[in-house]
Amino acid sequence: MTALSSAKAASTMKAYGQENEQRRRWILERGLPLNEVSTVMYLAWKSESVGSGSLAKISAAYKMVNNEVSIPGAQCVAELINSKKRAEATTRKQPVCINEPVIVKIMSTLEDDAKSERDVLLVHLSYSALLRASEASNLQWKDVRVKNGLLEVFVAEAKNDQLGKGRTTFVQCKAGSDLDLLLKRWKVRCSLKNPDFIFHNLHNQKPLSPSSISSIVKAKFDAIGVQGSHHALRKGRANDLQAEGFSLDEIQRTGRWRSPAGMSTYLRDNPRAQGIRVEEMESEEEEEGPPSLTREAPIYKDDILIPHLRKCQKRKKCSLEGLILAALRHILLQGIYYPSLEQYDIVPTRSLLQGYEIFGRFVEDDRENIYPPLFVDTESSTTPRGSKLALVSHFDVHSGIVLLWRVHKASQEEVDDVIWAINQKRREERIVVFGSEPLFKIRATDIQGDRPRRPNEKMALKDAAAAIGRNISKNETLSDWTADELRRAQQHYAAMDVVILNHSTENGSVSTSIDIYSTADFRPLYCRLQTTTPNFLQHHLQKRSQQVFSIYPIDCILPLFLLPLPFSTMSSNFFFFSHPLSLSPYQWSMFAFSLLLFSSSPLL
DNA sequence: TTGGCCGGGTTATCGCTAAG
DNA sequence: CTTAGCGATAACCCGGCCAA
Repeated sequence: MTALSSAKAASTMKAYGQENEQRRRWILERGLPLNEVSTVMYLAWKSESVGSGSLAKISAAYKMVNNEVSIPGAQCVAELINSKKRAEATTRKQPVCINEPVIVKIMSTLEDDAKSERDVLLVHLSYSALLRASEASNLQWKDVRVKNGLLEVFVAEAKNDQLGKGRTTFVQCKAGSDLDLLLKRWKVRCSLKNPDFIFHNLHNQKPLSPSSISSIVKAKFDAIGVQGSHHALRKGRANDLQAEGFSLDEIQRTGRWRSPAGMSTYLRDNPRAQGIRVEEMESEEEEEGPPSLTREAPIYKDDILIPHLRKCQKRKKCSLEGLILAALRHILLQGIYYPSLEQYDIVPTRSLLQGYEIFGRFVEDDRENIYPPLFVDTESSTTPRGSKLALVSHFDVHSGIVLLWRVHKASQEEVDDVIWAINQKRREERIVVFGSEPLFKIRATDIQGDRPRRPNEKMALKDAAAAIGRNISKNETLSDWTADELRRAQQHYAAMDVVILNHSTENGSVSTSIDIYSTADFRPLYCRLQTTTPNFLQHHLQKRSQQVFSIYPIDCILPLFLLPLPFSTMSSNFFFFSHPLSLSPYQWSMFAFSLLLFSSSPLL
C-alpha cells in the first residue's frame, strides 16, 4: 500500500484520496455496502452531473485502493465513461489562445512599480517559454540566464517530468527587447532582497503559489478585457510558433512536451503550418489572417543626448558603452566601510550645543608637540544659491573621537561662531587640513602636496592615501550632506577623511580592507529635477556642465533600479536610451543627467 | 513495420469562494 | 495582495490496437 502510494505524485494521492472520501460518504449516506456495486451506482449517479474526465478519475481512485476489480464492473464503468465522452464531443469548447498581440498589449500596461513589473514579466515569460503555472512558480533566478541574445529557461521539474530531470527552453531575447528589459528590471528590483525565486511574494520572498500565478495572470487579462487563463499563454505561444513556421518537432521541444500527441491538442489548423506563405495571404485576407509577426521596436527620439555623447566619445576615444559605464561608475554611490574605524568613536551631531560640548572636551594642548594636532575637514552642500558649509569633521587623536559637527541647519552667524571656536581651539598652527580651507586659513596647516612631476596640480587625498598604502573611497564626496540622517557610508567617509590625515602625517595603521555596504543603505535624497526630460536637457545643455553641477547635487536621486546593479551586468544596459519603456520620464532624465554631467565634466 | 488513435491512468490547471 | 481549498476538468503519458 505504501509502496503503491509512493509511486504516485503527492497531488495525485491527494486528488484520489478526496475522490475516495466522497465516494465513501455518498455510499454510507445511503446505507449501502462499501463495495464495487455501490461504486458503480455512485458513478452512474455522478455521471448525470459531471463529465467523463471526472468519472475516470473516480474510477482510477477506486482502483488505487481496491486491487481486484471484477470484469463486468470494469466494463460497466467503461461504458459509462465512454458514453459520456461521446456526448461531450458536441459541447466541447475550443481552448482559448492568448497570442502575441495580447502580450504586446499587456506590455503597454507596464508601470513603474514592482507589482506591475513582476506581473508583466510573468505573463511575458510564461508566454515566451511556454511555462505552466507551477513551472513559473518554481522558476528560480539560477534557472535563467541570457547568453548571446538567447534566454535559457531551465525548468527543473514539471508535470511531465516527475523525476525532475529538467529541460531547457531557449527564448529569443535580444538586448533591448521587451523580455530582456523586463527581466533586467525585475532582477534589479529583486536584488536588494536577493530572493531565489523569480516570481515571489511582494511582502516576503516566498515563491508565488501556482494558484496565485494563475490569478495574477487572469487579472492581467481581465484588465485589458481579454478572456483567458494562464495556460492559454502556452497554447497561444505554441500556435504562434507554428504560425512562424516552426516545425512540429521544434515546437514540441520548445514546449517541453514528451510526445507529439501531448502537444498536438494545442495546435489549431493554420495556413502557415500547411505550407502557405503568410505574405501571399495578406493581400486578400481581411480580418481573419494569422497575426502579423513583425513588429517595430519603438525607438526613442534622442536627438539631444546621443549626438552630444557621440562627440564626447570621439574626444575621449572610448566606446559609447564605455562612456556610459564610466558615467555610472562615477555616479553610483558605492557604500564603503572601514573596519579600522571601529576603534574610534564617530559622533555625528546636528545640535550646536552638543557639538560645543564634545568639542570642548578635546584636550587643550598646552604642552607643545606632545599631543597630535586636531585634524579638520569640511563638507559643504551645493544649493541653487551657492555653496554652504554643512559639516565640519574633527579627529581628536587623544580621545579617539571623530566629531561630525553638522551645521547645515545653522544660520550664518552660528556657523561663524563655530568656526571661530575651532580657530581658537589650538594654538600654534595645530590644526591640520588637506587642501585649502579658507575658513581656517589663519591657523591651519595644509598638508596637501603637489602632484609629482606636475607642480601646478595639487595631489588628491586619494592619491596621498595611496602613497602611504591606504585605499580610501571618495565616492561620497558629492553626496547630500544636508540629509536628516547621515548614512553610515557618509559617516565613515567623513570620518576617514580626517583620520587618514593623521596617518599620512604619522604613518599610523589603518586597515585597508574595504567592505561594500549593503546597497539597502541607499535611499533617494533630493528630488529637485524636472520630470520633463526633453525640456530639462535642452535647457541645461545650453549652459555648460559646471553650472548644472552647481545647481543640482549629483546625488539628487538615482533611479532605484540602477543602484544595486553590479557593473558586470551593466554593460548590456545601455539600450536604456533606445527604449522608452525602460525608464520612466523622471528616471530617464536622471540617468541622462548623470551622463551629461560625466561626459562634459572636467572632474574625470 | 509503422504511425495514428484510443483507452486508461496520472497530474496538473481552472474558476470560484473565503479567509489570512 | 495572496493563499488555500474545493469541485470539475484539462493536459499529459504510455501502451496497445489496428489499418495500411
